[in-house]
This record gives sequence, structure tokens and C-alpha cells, in this order.
Amino acid sequence: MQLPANFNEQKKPQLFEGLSENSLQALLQRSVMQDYETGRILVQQGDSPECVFLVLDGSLKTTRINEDGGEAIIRMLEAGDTCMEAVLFMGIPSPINVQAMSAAKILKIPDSVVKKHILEDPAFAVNLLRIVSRHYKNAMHQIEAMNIKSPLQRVGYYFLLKHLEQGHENLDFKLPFKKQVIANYLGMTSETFSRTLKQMKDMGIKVEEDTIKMRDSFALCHFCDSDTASICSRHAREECDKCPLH
Amino acid sequence: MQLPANFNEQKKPQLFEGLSENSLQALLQRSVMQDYETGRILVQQGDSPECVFLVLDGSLKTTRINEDGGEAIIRMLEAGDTCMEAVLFMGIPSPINVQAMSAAKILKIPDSVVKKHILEDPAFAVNLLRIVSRHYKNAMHQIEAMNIKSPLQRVGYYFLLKHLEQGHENLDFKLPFKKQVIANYLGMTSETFSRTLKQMKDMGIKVEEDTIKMRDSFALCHFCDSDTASICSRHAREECDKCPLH
DNA sequence: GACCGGACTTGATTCAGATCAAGATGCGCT
DNA sequence: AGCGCATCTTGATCTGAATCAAGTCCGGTC
Repeated sequence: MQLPANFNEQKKPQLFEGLSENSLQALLQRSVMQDYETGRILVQQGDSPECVFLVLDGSLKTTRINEDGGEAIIRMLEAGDTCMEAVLFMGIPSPINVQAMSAAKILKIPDSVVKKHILEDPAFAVNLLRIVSRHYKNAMHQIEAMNIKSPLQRVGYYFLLKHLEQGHENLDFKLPFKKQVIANYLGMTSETFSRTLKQMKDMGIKVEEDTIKMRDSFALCHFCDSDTASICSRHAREECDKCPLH
Repeated sequence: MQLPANFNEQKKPQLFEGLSENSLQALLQRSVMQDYETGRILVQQGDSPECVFLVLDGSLKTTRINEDGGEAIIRMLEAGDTCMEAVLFMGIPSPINVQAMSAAKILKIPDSVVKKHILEDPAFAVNLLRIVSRHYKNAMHQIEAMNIKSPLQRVGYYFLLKHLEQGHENLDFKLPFKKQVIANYLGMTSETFSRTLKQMKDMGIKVEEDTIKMRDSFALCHFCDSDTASICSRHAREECDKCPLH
């Protein structure tokens, strides 16, 4: 298995965090790298899960489709993200589709390799637990969002997460996916998403093309909640008093 | 730690499945059993997670509450179910509340014990992975439900799962929770839930008090989807042809 | 038995977001 | 540049679930 040249320069994927060199090599030797073109379907609902996908480059989405043809986006993955780990342990045919949203370079780790490796390296098991738990957390947020939040709050919360990902210094960020896709992920139509973006202008959040520009780094504080606050670098610091929440 | 007398007669909780007697005892010795009265709050959003809860008797719910006071029910647990396992691996303050919906007998396994035990017994790690993955699967269903399905479909799907849990022989089943609670779990008001139940009468599904009576075991097939079909005992059998889906 | 309170049902009204339909904008293409 | 296509925006209408407001039913209590 030949990894891309820049593999070690990138942020290490959570899947490999804290693994010994031996352990990592054992995994990589039994894995395959593959390129996929935009739109290519890697897994379909009902397929039996065969491997874990680690995104090296490009983006994937995981979705569910119902009889009426409606599609619900479960996750949108970028480089470093993995999918299908959870499905491996569900003991059922895949409940999700996996599809490339752009040209993508993917590392495939076979089912059997993953399951064996867990027994041999507890650190790997813990990584998997962390990853699946994080997915679960995000899923809970999504559920809450649909149950409780207005479209404005959903979009705001999504932006807040994106903003926190890159630190308070950057007042601008680019939408990582097409607006249609984000809208669906947030459980609304693209029309509603579009209208919501206009609403946000009054709150100091300008949208130019696919770039979001915040008036100041507190503009999104309205959308913070208790467990997001805990990952905010300003959390419990005196600056946090500037939050409109206080 | 003194387990209740009937512990071994009950269905073994998934958390303990396939563990050696030694491994199980090691866990139990470091755990505590505790009784809680109805309505008692075991964990609040923002608390740091301290232990895994295994329900021995009674019922719990896990919820999220937002600033407006709205409550979204994430899960409803009965005997044999566990919660907080996933939270332990999120590395953040608890994003959920845990509250007793009835008088409940709970086994508490401390955080540190769980984390240490994973490193010692891979079978335990696999159990945890399975459990968290199942939660994640259910969460995905909930997301899909809200994104795509009408209230009728949501209720139908919920009933289908309940029906499958107890096999096709039983055409009746009791609602395990108050209607209000189920309605919230399904992301609708109790009024809408009530109206939806009336709609279902036309489909051969009668509701008397808190008992659901199906005209025949195919009445709920409308609500089946690909990954639920895979757990239906009739799946891929000739009987399945009677499904209205075919 | 009469009173009370909680859970549920039923009806009338409202409103947010979906849907439908029409433009605007941008972009690769020959 | 000019065409064609996809994405996005904007506006008008519609619809279905939330909300508000009574009413019913039941179980517990004195």
C-alpha cells in the first residue's frame, strides 16, 4: 500500500491517533488505496459492509434514501474522516449509502482487518469508540436541531462549528460543500437555506458567494449551547463575558 | 455489589454478552447498584460523565434541553439497556440529561473501571462498540424520520419496530411509555400523535387505551424499509410476498 | 358518591416552511 | 463572445403540523 507523499504532513486522522508505528503499519499493509470520480457510489443501502473508508482527499457523503426517493444526508466527510466503522458493528446490511461528492482518494481497510486489529491493539479499539461516539454526538445534535431549532438556529449552529474549527482569528470561512447539500444536511430546502442566509445579514454575518464573513468573532455566539461552549477556546475565560449570552 | 436475585434469569444485557465469568465479576465488583424514584435526574447536561448506567429495572430517558426550555428525547431505556457509554468517549461534558421515567434500579459502572476494562478485555471493547454503533443506527433512523417521513410514517415505523421485537404471532402490543413521551420522541406534539393514531384505523391498526391491535401481521408492512426488512423473521421467505410492498 | 387533576382527544386557527414557478448569476464549452 | 447548463435566489401560494382552547375520560382521594 503506497500512501500519498504528503500523508505524514497532513493532520493525522483520528483513526490512527496514538497508534504505535508497528500497529499502524500492520493496518496499512492490509489496506488498499483507491480513487473515485465525482458521484461514484461506494456503498449502497443493503450492501453488506466490507471495509472502513478513510478519506485521504476529496469529499464523501453518507445518506439514507426512502421509497419516495427522498434523500437524507447523514454526514459529509472531508480529508481525515472515516465512515462505515459503525456499520461494521451493527451486524446488519448497510443502512447507508456512501457517495463521492468530488473526485476522492480513499483508503479502504477491510472489515476483517479492522475486527482482528481491535483484539490486538486496544488503542485502536479506543480510537474506534471515540469516532463512533463522536458520530453519535453529532447525530444527537442533528436530532435536537430538527426537534427544537428554527432554520436560523440550525444554520447558525452549523456556522458556529465551522468557525470554531478554524479558531477565532479567522472571521471568514468558506462553505465546504454546495449550498444544496448543506441545506439538506440541515433538514431544509435550498430555498429556505437561501432565505435564512439573508436573515443572518442583520446579525453581522455576510454571505458572498460561498464565503461567510463575520462582522466580529462574537457574531455567532447567539447560537452557542452548553456543550459547544466547552470546545470554544474562550470558554471560561474573561473574554467570554463579551458573549451576547452573558 | 449484590445483584438482584433474578439477574441471571433475565436476558443478559448486551454490555455483558460473551464476557468470561472472571471479566464479568471484575466489572461487577467495582460497580454500585442504586435505586431512583420517578422523575429523579441522574445526569444533567454539562456534568462530566462519571459512570455507565445499566437499567436493571424500570425506565430512563435521555434528553437534550435548549435555552427555550424545549426538550428533545434522544432515547428511552428499559431493563437491559445502558446509557452514557458513548458520552464517556466524547471527551466533553455530558451533552445529555438522564432522568428516571419510573422507579428504577440501576447498576452504575464507574468511568475509570470501564476505560481500564477495555484495555484488559477486548470482548468488552467490542460490546461497547456494538452498543454505541446501535445507538448511532437508531439516531440515523430518527434523523431520516424527521427529514423525510410524515408523522404517519414515523408512528408506523415505530410500531413496526415494536411489533418485530415480539414476533409476528402477537397482533397486539402495549405502548411502553406515555403517549406524550412517545410523541416527543417521534418529534411531534401529543395532539398530532393522537390524530395520527386515528388515521391508522383505516389501515387496520386499532388503538384501545395504550394497546395497539393489528388486524393482521402485515398491517405494518407499509412502513418497512430495507434495513428493517433484514431483521424481519419473514425476510426473504415466501411469506414476505404477502407484504403489500410486493 | 362527588370532587379533583392528569392524560388524552377533538376542534378551530395560525403560521412557518415546502412547493411551485420564474428569474438571476455564474461557469465551462465550442 | 455567446450558448447551455447548473446553482442559486426571489416571489407567490399552499399545506400540514403547531398552537390555542375546550371538552372527555379515567383513577385516585376524601
